Parts: sequence; C-alpha cells; structure tokens
Amino acid sequence: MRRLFSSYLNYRSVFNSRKTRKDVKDMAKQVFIDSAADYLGQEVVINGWLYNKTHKGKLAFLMIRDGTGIIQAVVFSGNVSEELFEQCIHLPQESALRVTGVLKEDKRAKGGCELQVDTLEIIHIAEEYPITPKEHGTDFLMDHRHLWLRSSRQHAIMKIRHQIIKACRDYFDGLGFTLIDAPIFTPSVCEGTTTLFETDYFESKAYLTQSGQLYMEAAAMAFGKVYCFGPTFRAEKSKTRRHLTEFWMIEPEMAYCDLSQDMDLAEGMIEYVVQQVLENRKDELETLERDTGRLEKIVRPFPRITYDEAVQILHEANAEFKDGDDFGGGDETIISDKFEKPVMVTHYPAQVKAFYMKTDPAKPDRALCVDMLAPEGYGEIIGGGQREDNLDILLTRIKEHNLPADAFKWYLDLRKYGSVPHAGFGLGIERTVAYICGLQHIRETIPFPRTIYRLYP
RNA sequence: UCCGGUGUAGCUCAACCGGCAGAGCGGGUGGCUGUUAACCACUAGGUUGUAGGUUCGAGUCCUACCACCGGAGCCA
Repeated sequence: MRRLFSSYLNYRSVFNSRKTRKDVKDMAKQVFIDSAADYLGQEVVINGWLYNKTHKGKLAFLMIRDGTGIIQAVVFSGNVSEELFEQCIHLPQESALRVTGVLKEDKRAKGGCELQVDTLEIIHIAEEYPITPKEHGTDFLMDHRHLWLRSSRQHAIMKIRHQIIKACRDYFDGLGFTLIDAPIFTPSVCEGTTTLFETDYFESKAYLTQSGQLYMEAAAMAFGKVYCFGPTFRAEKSKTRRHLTEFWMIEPEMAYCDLSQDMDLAEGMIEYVVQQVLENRKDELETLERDTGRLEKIVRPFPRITYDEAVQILHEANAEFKDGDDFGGGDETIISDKFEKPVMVTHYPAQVKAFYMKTDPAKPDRALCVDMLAPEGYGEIIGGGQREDNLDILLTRIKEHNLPADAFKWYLDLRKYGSVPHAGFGLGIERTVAYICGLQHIRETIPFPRTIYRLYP
C-alpha cells in the first residue's frame, strides 16, 4: 500500500514536470521514511524537514522527518560543495529539505538505517525555531501548538487518536450501523443539565450542540442502528485535566435495544478499539512510554456494578460521599481503582441523570443508565442508557426538569409514531485518547484544544 | 466562581536573613570523519508580569491587578 502510494506520487511529480520516459528511469525513487528499510542500497529522494542536527568535523548529521518517521541523513564534506556543507552545518531546525542519497544499514544510526547524502536541495531556510529539543513549559508549547504538533510525542498522540476514531467507525460499520450526522446548531437544550454556548442566529438564538443523541433517537427509528461522530460544546467553566469546552463524541443509538444490549455494544467497542491500537500503533505507544501490559488486559467481559455497589466501595474506602449524589472525579478514581478493566456502573438515582433516561420499572427512583469508568483514574469515558419511550412519562420528566415542552415537540413525536425500547451511549474521544495514551492531561489529545482560557491558536 | 501555587535572558530554571542579575539549552564565531538532547573554546543576550508602597537599599517584604498552573464544583 505504501509502495503504491509513493509510486503514485512519483508518477504525479513526473507527470507534472513533463519528464520523458528515459528521465523517469534515471530519477531516484521518492520514498517515505517509514518504508525506507525496503530500499536499502538504492538511491532515493526524501522530502522532509530538519528535526535536529549535529556535526563533527567533515560530517554533518541531519535528522530529517517527513511525517511518517525520522531518519538520519549523513553529509560528508568531501561529497558536496564547500558552500553546501557550510549551509548544512548552519541550517536552522525545521528547514525544508529534499535529500537524495543511498540508503544504508548502519548500527550507529537511530533506527539502524541512514541516508548517505549525494545531493541536498534546500527548499526553505527556516527562521529560528522556537521549540528546541529541550524541555518547555505547557503554556509555551500550547501557544505554539501549530508547531508543537511536529514533535514526535505529539505526533504519536495524533496517530493514536486517528487509530481510535478509525476503530470506532470500523466497529460500528462492521455491525451494520449507518453514520447519520447530527446538527451543530440547535434551537434549544439537549439535556438541560449543562451550560451552552449561545450564538446569534439571524433574528433568534441558536446554541452549539452538547450532544447529538436526541437526533440519533430520531435516526434510529428510521435506520435501526445509527451513530454520529462530531464536535460537542460545553460552556462550563471547568478547569481540570479532564475537560475541554470543545470535544468530540461518537454516539451510537439502537432501536429495539435495552440497557444490557447497550452495555454489550459499549464493552465490545472499547475492547476492539484498545486491541486495534495495540496492534497498529506499537511504535507510538512506545514513544509515549505507555505501559501496554495494562491495555492488553482490556478484553470482554468488563465488570458491571450498580450505583449502590459503587457507593459501597466509596464507603469502604472511607471516602466523603453523600448517598444519592453523582460521583465526583475523585470518587470515580476510587471506584475504577478496584478493577483492572473499565467498569460499568448502572442504575444511578434518576434525579442526577438527564430527563430522557428511562427509569427502572422495578425501582422507579433508579435510571436504566450506564457510565463506563476507565481504569487508572481516567474517569468517565462513556455515558449512556435506555431512553424513556413512553410519551406521558416523558412529558412529566420534561415538566419536572423545567424544560420548554415546545422545543421538544419533534422529539415527543418519536413516542407517538411507533415508539419502541431503544438505547445508546456517547463516548468522549479525548478522554479515551488520554486513557489509551496514558496522558496526564486531556489538552494534548486534540490537535487544537479549546479550554476556558485558550482559544489560540 | 472558590481554594492553593507560580511569574527572573528566546526556552527551562537558580539567586540563602532584603545587600554586585546567574547557569544550562537555544543563537553567533571558531575547532574536530560517527554524532544520537554531541563535545570543546569564545561571544551576544535582562524595564525580574503590571501599578503602587515600605526601606539607606527590593527579584526577595506589603497592597491591588493581570496571566498561567493545580484542585473543587459541573460534566464526556
């Protein structure tokens, strides 16, 4: 696949420069660094940026990155002009380079393979680069997020983020789900529990969505099994390592589905996602120094406990906790520390949950809901449950929560025309990335984080 | 919003009881054919977050403000 891609690029550049067939034969092959080992002994071209450099006498060592990896290019002053060698020694970090040379195995090079440079074309000489290979503070790095993404650690996180999103989508697609996008502008509250971002919408107001769920319920009645994947906005002034004002959620919803089937789907998805990352992103997990032993244990079945059992754990740990409350971040850590795998907590008191949660017919003060708490203190990564499908009960709930009934007219229609038991959940992508990567803070899990104090870059 | 902490060179940080503003990295110049965050020598680089105050003297003490960090609440 990689070869196909690089030969495609080669074909394109040749095509664009109107080279003849003979010239093509003479030209060195353009390759990406992650496939360099396939071209040992061959003359190749690498397009990239200078990641780091050092020099010793007549040798210049250029660490070049191209987005797929990093390779050492060695320039010997005897092989190039004096002028070019001088330039190499003085090249600023992140200068853009096109390097041609022979790929050779060499134990002295990182990665065991290096490029012996024959010619080097300087595409752009960078200005003095602010991010050096030394340490920097988070605030400084976040101010330079657009450049920070080039560094190997951030690169690894984004590759794993990509893998997680791909795995989620593959999982649902493989089970016959249909992707149905939910709107970003909404006329009113979705859950009524959180603070929303308000925007001018011509002569009226609109709010940025805090969940696509209600729309997914409509879609599930049309397509059976659906999911949406999009950004979500919360205007809460949260200031913790687990919060962003803009984050991404993947939200499946299924018709003819109860709480236990919903939980089967959730644990199946997490198992698949974790195993996919372990299989395909070994190098990146190593870059992040993630303890993969803990991830390898993430296989079904996951523990399932009730809210009451979770409260019992808190009491045994002598945690300060009032029965009937929702769990705080510290409570979640105490509960999840009891288990090696993600734990699913069900049957919370109905009053701490959203209006659309179906209550347990056996215990009407409890909701048929589930929160999945990730191990190692990463907190809630999934929240979901069975939805209230009875029109009259739903109307009562809306009143109890002081929500505007007219705004929910369309939603109530779903309970008038073929209402069925249905359930779904929402997975917070960034918390999942933080957990799988083993990161201290959620802000590194998204390319350009938005927090209460950060809207730049 | 509340509680706690930090703010000194481009970056990361020192500066003891209030007494000459420092180092490493990065930048510049020079040296060396195997460096891995190289090394060696030399060199430039400062309104100590802002505004007041106390003092013979303030990076250091006091007041206010600003910015950021950590935590709480709220939540995925």
